[in-house]
Amino acid sequence: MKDSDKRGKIMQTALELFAEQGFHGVPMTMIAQKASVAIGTIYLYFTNKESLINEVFLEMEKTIIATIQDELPTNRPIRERFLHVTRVLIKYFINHPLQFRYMEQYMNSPFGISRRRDAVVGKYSNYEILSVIFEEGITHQILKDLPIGMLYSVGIGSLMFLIRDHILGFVTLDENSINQVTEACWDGIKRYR
Amino acid sequence: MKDSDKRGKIMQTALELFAEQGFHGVPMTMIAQKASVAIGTIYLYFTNKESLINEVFLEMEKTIIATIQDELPTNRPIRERFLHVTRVLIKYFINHPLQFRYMEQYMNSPFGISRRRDAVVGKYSNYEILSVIFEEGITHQILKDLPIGMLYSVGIGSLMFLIRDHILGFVTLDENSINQVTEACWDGIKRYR
Amino acid sequence: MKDSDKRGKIMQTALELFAEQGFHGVPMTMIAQKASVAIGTIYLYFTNKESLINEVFLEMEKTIIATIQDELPTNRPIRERFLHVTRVLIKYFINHPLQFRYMEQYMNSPFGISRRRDAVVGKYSNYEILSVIFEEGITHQILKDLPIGMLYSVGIGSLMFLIRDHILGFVTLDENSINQVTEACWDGIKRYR
Amino acid sequence: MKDSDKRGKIMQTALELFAEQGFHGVPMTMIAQKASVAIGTIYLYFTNKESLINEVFLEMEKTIIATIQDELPTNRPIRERFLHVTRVLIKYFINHPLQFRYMEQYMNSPFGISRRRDAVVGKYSNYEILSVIFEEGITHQILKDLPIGMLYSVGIGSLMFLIRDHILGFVTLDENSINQVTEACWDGIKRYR
DNA sequence: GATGAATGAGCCTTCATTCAT
DNA sequence: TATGAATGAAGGCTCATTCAT
Repeated sequence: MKDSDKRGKIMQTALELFAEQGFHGVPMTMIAQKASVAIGTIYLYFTNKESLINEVFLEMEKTIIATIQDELPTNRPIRERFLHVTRVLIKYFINHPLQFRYMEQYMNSPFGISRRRDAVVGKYSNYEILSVIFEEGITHQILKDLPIGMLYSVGIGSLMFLIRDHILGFVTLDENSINQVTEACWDGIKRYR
Repeated sequence: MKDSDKRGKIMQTALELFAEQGFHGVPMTMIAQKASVAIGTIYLYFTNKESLINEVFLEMEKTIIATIQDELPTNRPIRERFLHVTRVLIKYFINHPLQFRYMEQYMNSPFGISRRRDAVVGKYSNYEILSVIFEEGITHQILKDLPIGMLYSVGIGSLMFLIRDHILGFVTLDENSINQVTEACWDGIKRYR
Repeated sequence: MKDSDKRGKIMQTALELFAEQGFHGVPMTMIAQKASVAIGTIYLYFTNKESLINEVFLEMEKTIIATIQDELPTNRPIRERFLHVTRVLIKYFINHPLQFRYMEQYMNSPFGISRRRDAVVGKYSNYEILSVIFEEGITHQILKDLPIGMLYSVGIGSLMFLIRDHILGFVTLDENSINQVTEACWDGIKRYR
Repeated sequence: MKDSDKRGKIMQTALELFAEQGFHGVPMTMIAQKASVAIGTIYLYFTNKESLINEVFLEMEKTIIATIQDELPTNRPIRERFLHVTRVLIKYFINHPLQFRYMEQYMNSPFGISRRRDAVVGKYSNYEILSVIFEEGITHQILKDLPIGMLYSVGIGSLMFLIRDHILGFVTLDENSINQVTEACWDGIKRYR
């Protein structure tokens, strides 16, 4: 009597197609077809294309945040926590390249930008997890005394860049290089002794 | 040699509109209109929309590379050269936010990705300039012994991220913070003593 | 005999929605929703949308005819009977504006036109009631010797027009003006002495 | 070098199809096809379907008003003027039944209703021509002292009704019956001696 | 070179109707 | 009887591109 999970099937298919071919490159009918569903069925679960795009993102984000927070060594030193978060993030995206492509696209679209604005102001996303670490780090004079946004860029921006290169095949990340590069990021944000 | 400047007008207009509204958000007719040119005229200078997008990018890239190389303190220490390049880059994009938006979009599109592939293999772009610095830095044991691609991410990826945030208004970069953040990037890539 | 009243609820809801938003402006699902009934249930009682539209009309018509015939002063002079019928009609529609809007729409649609054809030939509707009055009036040389259809237009067409204006708020009809205007119609159809 | 008059062809075709099959019964593609024009061409001249509908109406209205005003015996008695206007109107619509069907539909649609509202308040349409006659008639105590809107209904509403019946084949109007019925309308609005 | 009217494939979305439960 | 998830044909509209002038 299961939901027959048509909704889930649609979201999964949308994720894949959008990630591979871009939001504009995928007609709704293509999603329907690949999900083995009538076009009308999609509109049964989602108001319109935009809403489908948003819902796929939201679900994805939820999963990622959960992944990061899982096993987060909450009361270990700043450094360890930072390395944990960044390494988990890298591994997650390496294992879910479609999700990474999707997020990048989403963040670069009007949807994503307004979403982002909320994230900065409000309490969403993995942004917040790092904010806590960064603030604590600044307070304890472990990290450089820079605005959070800048630490965020140095600590995370480079990794996003790197993950993209990995997925596109420009570099290859393994356990070892992940460790090295996250350490490098740490070097970037940590205060000079 | 004048091309009567219609070509240039079209490219400039395309750059602005695409940067602001995305490749898919701008019909060719809109470009024609804003450039005060007939739609047919665009197709006189550019094979199709894709080619227009590419040519705008190519020209932009040329300008940026020229800007970076200009005054590049070629025979100064690695550190100085790195800081010079990154600072020039940041300032350039802060002063040309439309170009930055354009590039980001381009890099995230099918066009950009194949383009990127060329950059890594071949000898294009600002990538090359940094490659030289990085290779030299590794050889002289000044930089971490990581694949170029990784140094590139740590050194440049974070800045790209940061510039976006600046343009979107999430952080504000001034002379001082630019210096701080480029130093932080340097800390990320430099070898431990 | 109760039909559990779902059928009635559907018809009532359909009348309201169609009158307000037009046949094309109301999806079947909207009717189902507002009638608190499953969409499938509608198709249990009505073959399809068209049939629903027709049945609503038929029931409405029945009520109107009954209203007119009720208290019809059958053996009073032609004039009195005419004034009675027209006044009852006006008042009825003023009190049931949705029914009026529905009828107008219906009459203007393919359904209504074929329906109308029957009315002329056959023995339906309020058309018949007036026909009797008109024929008698002609025979007794009280009314102008015009085809029934023309008397009908002069006697009733104007009122329909007027009721619409009243409902749309372009004129306002009260007891007094109703009397005046029905008298005017009488003047239009009555023979010169 | 003529306009090639694609625009005119589209309007003419739209008029015919809409009149025969209703606004909702005619897809834009059908108009394009019958007008031997690409679908895109319609959107070159008209913003959307609604605007096409409105423009067809506006042009039609202009023609009708011109027809009525043409040869209007401006300084003849009220009665003559009224008879002139009504007769011209009847004849016009009998000769242009599609235009009549179109107007009826239009007037019964949301477009028409708001349009109508303007007509009552403002200075549009044939409504105004009759208003002048009516007002003068009231002032000179030739017509019944009723609100203009009511005289309008009695004088014109009945005719509209009648024309419809004629077009649908329920009655047949010829020179003679047109005269009779317009006289009957005059009887309806004129004051008792 | 320059123009812009014309084209039509293709996209998003709606909604009457069905049918398994 | 009653339900409502599922269907997919069909409609309005966009926009890259062409070509006669």
